[in-house]
Amino acid sequence: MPVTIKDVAAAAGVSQSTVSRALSTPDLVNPGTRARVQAVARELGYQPNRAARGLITGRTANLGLIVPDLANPLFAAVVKGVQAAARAADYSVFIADTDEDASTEPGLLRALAKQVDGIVLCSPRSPDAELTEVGADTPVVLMNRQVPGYPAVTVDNADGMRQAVEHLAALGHRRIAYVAGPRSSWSNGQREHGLRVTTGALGVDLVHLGHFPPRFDGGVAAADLALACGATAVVAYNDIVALGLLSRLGARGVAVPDRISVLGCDDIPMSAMTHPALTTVSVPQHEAGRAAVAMLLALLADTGPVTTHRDLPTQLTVRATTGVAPDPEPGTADRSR
Amino acid sequence: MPVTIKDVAAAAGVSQSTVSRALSTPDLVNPGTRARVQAVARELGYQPNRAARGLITGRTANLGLIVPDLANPLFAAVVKGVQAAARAADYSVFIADTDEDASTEPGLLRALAKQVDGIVLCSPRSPDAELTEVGADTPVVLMNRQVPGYPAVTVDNADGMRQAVEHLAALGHRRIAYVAGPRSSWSNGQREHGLRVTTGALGVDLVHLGHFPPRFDGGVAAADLALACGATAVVAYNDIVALGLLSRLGARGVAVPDRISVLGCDDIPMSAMTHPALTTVSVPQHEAGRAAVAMLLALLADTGPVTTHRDLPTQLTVRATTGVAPDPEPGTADRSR
DNA sequence: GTTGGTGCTGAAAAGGATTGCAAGAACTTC
DNA sequence: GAAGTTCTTGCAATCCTTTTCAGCACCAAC
Repeated sequence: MPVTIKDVAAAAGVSQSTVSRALSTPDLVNPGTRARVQAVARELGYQPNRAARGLITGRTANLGLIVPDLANPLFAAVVKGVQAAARAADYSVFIADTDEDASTEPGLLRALAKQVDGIVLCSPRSPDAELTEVGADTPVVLMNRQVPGYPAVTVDNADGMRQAVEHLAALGHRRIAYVAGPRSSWSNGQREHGLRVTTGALGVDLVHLGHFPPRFDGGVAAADLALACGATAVVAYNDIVALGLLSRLGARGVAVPDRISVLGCDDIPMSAMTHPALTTVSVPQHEAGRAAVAMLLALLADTGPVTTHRDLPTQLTVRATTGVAPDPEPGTADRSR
Repeated sequence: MPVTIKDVAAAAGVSQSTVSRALSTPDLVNPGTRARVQAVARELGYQPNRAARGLITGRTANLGLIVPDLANPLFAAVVKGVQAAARAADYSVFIADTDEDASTEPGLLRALAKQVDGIVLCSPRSPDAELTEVGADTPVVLMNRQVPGYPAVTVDNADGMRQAVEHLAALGHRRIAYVAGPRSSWSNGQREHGLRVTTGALGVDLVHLGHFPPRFDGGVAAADLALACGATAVVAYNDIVALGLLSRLGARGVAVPDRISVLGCDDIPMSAMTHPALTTVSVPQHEAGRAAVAMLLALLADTGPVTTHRDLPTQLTVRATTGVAPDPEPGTADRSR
C-alpha cells in the first residue's frame, strides 16, 4: 500500500492542499511549514500518483516516439537522444516501431496519441495527409521530414551531399552513381536533390540507380549496376546499403577505393569497423532527438512563440573507402566534356 | 474535448455504470442494451481515459523494459519481442537503457516501478541484492539472468557452447580459445561453464582470454592474444566481439577459417553479412522477449500457479568462419595427449 | 477604529472511470 | 397467486491529486 498525500498531510499536521502546494508550488507556502512538509514527504518516501495527477491536470508526463525500425542503429541513436532529453524534464517515453511499414503508422499514431502529451515522429513514410490528421489534437514534432505548417527537426542532407560530391570531385571523380533509397523517404529526396545541384555545379556526371530497399541486400543488389555504369564512385542512400555494396564488391574482387570509391550516409557505429572503414556523411541523430524533445516540450509549455524548425548540420567523415579516381582506361578516355 | 463515458451514457440513454459494464464485462448486461451501447461508443469514438481507469483499478496497463544498450542489435530484438507481446495484450511499454552501466540500474528500476504494473529486466549487470530489493513490490521478470526465487527467461547458453565445441572438435580442432565477456554478465558465466564441460569431456584444450568489454574493440584487442596462444579456433563472447576479431585478423592477413576458425554468439543480423559470414550460436531473443512478457502477464493476472522459469533452446548456425583445423606445423606437433 | 491589503491555510469541488449495493423487473416454482 | 430466483440496471462511493474559493490573521494606512 503506497503512501498518499493524505498520509503526508496527517503526519505533518496540515491539510492535503498544503502538502500539494509545498511540493509543487513552494512559493505559496510559509517557509516553516514548507520545510516540515517536505521533510515528512521525503521521510515517508511519498511519490505523487501519476494517474491521479494526470486525471486532473490532463497531462500524462509521457511522450511518444515512433521510429521505422529499432534494429537500425541510426534510430537507436535517436531513441537515446530522445530518452535523455525526456528524462531530464521528468517525462517518460513510449516507443513504437513500425517495422518500416508505412501502413501501420496512422494506427500507432492514434493509439499513442491517447496516452501521451506529445509525439516525436521520426522518419515517417506515410503521405502528408495521414500525418496531419493526428497532428490536429496531439502536438507532433517531425524528424527527418517536413510537412508545411508542422514543427520539425531535420538534418541538412543536401549540404552533406554537397560535401560528399566536393570531396569526390577533388579526388578526380567525374562520374558518380547514387544508390537511391525508398521513394517514400523524405531524406532520400533531399539527398537526391543535393547531389543533383552539386554535381551540376561542378560538371560531374550523376547516375541514378534504384530505388533500392534501405538494407544490406539492397546494397548487394546495387553493386553490380554501379560497377557497370562507368562510375568511379558510388554514394549510397545510407551506411547499411554502403556496407552491402562493399560486401558485394569485395566478393567480386573489386578494389575499394582503388577501382571504385564508396561513400555512405548516417555514420552508424559499424561504419568505422569495416575494412576498409567507410567514408560517410555523419548526421547528428542523437542531437536531433534531443532537439525534437526540446521543441515538443516548448510547444507543450505554451509560453510564447516557439522555433518550429531546426535544421542540424551534417558533416563528411572521411575514412578509407574513398580515394583518388583511377586513371581512365584507354578507350574509355576523356569523359569530361 | 475528448468524449467521456458520460457522453456515451447520455447518447445511449443508460447510466455510466451500464456503459462501463457493456464495454469491460459484456456478460453482465442485456444483449440488446449491450449492442446499443457498443454501437454508440464506437460511433462517438469513445476511448476510456487510462488515467481514470488506472486510478481506480490501481493498474497502469504499462510495462517496463530495461536493457543494457539499445544500440546493440541483440537487444533491439528483445525490444521487438516484448513490444509485440505487450501490444497483443493491450499493454504499452516504457523502455529504458542503462548504457551498460550497472550503477544506473537500481535507480531506473525504482523510477520505472512507480509507473508500470511489471518490469522485464534484461541482462542486468547489478549484483543480486540490488535487484531483489525492487522485486519486492513490483513484479519483475529477469531475462538472461537467474536469481534464486525470481521468475526468469533464459537461453541455454551452455548447450549452445556444447554445440559449438562439438562442431569445432569434429573439424579437428584440439585447442580452443575463449574471448570472455564482462565478469558481471551471467550469460558469460554460463558460456564459460558450457565450454569447460564440453571441452573437458572431449579432451580439447581450452584457453581463457579476457575479460574483454563486449564491444568491437574488445575483439580487436583479443585477436592477437588468440593467435599467440596456439589455438586453432576462437569462440567469442558475442558476435560483436567476433566481428572485432575478424577485423583484426583480416588486417594482419590471417586467413579465416584456414589458419584459424572464429565463432560468435547471438546471431545478430550483421553476422550474416560479413565476409566470410560468421558461424555463430543463435539465441532466440525475440522469442525470449515474448516469453518474458507472457510470464509477467500471467503473474499479474494472478490466476493460479505460473511457470516461473523458461529456458529457451539455442542453435548453432554454421556459416563460413569455421573450417577444418590446419595441419599442425612441424615442431608444434602432437598436442593431443 | 474602520478599511484594504497581503499571506497562508483548509474545505470542497472537480477529473473520468469502476464497482459494491440495492432495487426493480421478469420468471420460476410450488 | 405468493414467495423466491435470476437478470438488469442505476445510485453513489471511491481512487488520489490539483485547484478554486473563502476564511482567518495580521499589518498598514487613513
